Amino acid sequence: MRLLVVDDDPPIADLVATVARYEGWDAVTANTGEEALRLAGEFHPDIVVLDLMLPGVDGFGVLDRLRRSGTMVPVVFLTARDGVADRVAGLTRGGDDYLVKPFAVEELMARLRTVLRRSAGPDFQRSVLRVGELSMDEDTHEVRHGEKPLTLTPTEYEVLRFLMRKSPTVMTKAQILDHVWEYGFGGRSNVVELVVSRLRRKLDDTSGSGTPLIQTVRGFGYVIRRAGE
Amino acid sequence: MRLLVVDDDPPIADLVATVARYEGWDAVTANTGEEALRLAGEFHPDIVVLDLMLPGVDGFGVLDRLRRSGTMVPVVFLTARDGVADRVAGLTRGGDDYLVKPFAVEELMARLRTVLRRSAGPDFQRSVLRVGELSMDEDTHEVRHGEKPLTLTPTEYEVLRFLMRKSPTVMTKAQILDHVWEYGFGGRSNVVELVVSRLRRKLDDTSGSGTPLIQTVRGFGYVIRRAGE
DNA sequence: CGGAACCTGTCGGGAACCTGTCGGACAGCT
DNA sequence: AGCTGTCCGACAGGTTCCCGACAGGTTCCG
Repeated sequence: MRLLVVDDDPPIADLVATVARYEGWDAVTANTGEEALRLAGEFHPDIVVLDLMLPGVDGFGVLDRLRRSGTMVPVVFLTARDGVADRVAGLTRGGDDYLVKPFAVEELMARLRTVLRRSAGPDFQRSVLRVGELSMDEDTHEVRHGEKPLTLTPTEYEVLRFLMRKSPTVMTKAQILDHVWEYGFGGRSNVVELVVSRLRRKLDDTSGSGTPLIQTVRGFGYVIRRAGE
Repeated sequence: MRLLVVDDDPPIADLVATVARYEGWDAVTANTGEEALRLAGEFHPDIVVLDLMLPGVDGFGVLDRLRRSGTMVPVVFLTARDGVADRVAGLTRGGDDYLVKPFAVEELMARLRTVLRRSAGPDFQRSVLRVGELSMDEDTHEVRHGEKPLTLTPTEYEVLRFLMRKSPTVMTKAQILDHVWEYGFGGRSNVVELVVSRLRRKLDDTSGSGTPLIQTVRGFGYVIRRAGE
């Protein structure tokens, strides 16, 4: 999978590229619109992450020229919270998507995967995470424990997804914070504990089993493991 | 494996380099940002340990220039407990990682190995330590003796991991202290004996075999050896 | 037999963790 | 715009459990 990241802020571009490589993708970064267009021609990405605030040729211009040159590569836009959000909305047909800065990295990767899956064809299959009795459909956002459907808040959903993706590896609270919350969040508090606590209440009320689904590994962090392991 | 350590405090840099060499790696140290950049160019490290508090070009600057010059070498950051931790978090979502000073050397080495394993490719396999009947999965934190799973406290876990990793070499109490506890720990007491004692109780209750898993070499230290050797 | 090295029981301080509560922020609706 | 419900994170109180100081006992060796 080949990813082109376009952002004039090198740390952000690198951040995204690094995460993508960590997932096993090829990734290149561009800091200007011109560079982006050049790389698009040479690198032939399967998907593009495109910041709309660019010096010189801006994001819309880049998109325009990309499309004009006939490439239908899907694009996920990045935008600041204010302003252009409306105009972006108009662009997100055709399988594309957008994200507001600052974003959480897991969120971005999730959207990239969704967009890719959709653009692969009309007959894409659902991506469903499963760990033991738990299942999570990343398209419909349906989460069930056994037969029982659960309704989770956004934060709960993200934390649970992260733990399910990493299962059965133990994740520290710092790692969960870094991946699920927006970058730059100064969470000095016990947010993670709090969300885990709320999750447990929803998850474990369902089953009477003794061992909780999300286990605490004292001094290290949390894991989600299928029962008996 | 080639390691570049960047820290303006020579004792710290040397400490890390020494441990790495002891593990069979090539290691060089730099005490300033400029030196770090020069060495990165000459030495071509596979991984970098980078203190963020540097005189002159600071850690972020070094990282920036490294990335700008196209090198994707993974980095593990060192940082004081206060302040910059948030900014670091933003940088560590990829394969990279960070550690808060003061740290324990084994902790650092463990993270270096994890980062290297991850950046080697998406298809890395789990790292499981085995000595005889004992097995320890460093990702899931599962420790078992034969079939029986053990639950260890953080300190017990670290000491056992250290002994397993060094097995069948005898380690002195001083070495164990230096590697598992944070540097600067004033433990004049018999902490190591204490932890070993507690470990033995957990380990040996499992098997009725006569020889304890962790053996005392009187006058030298402790070893963990597979039975009968 | 005497001392050094080692083992282990106990216990208090404190770290790590859990959970209840509450107010601010935000979205949806009328 | 005003109202209402929901979500989220700050704060604080309570609980569990770790860990290292201390001390007394045991083993080993010269």
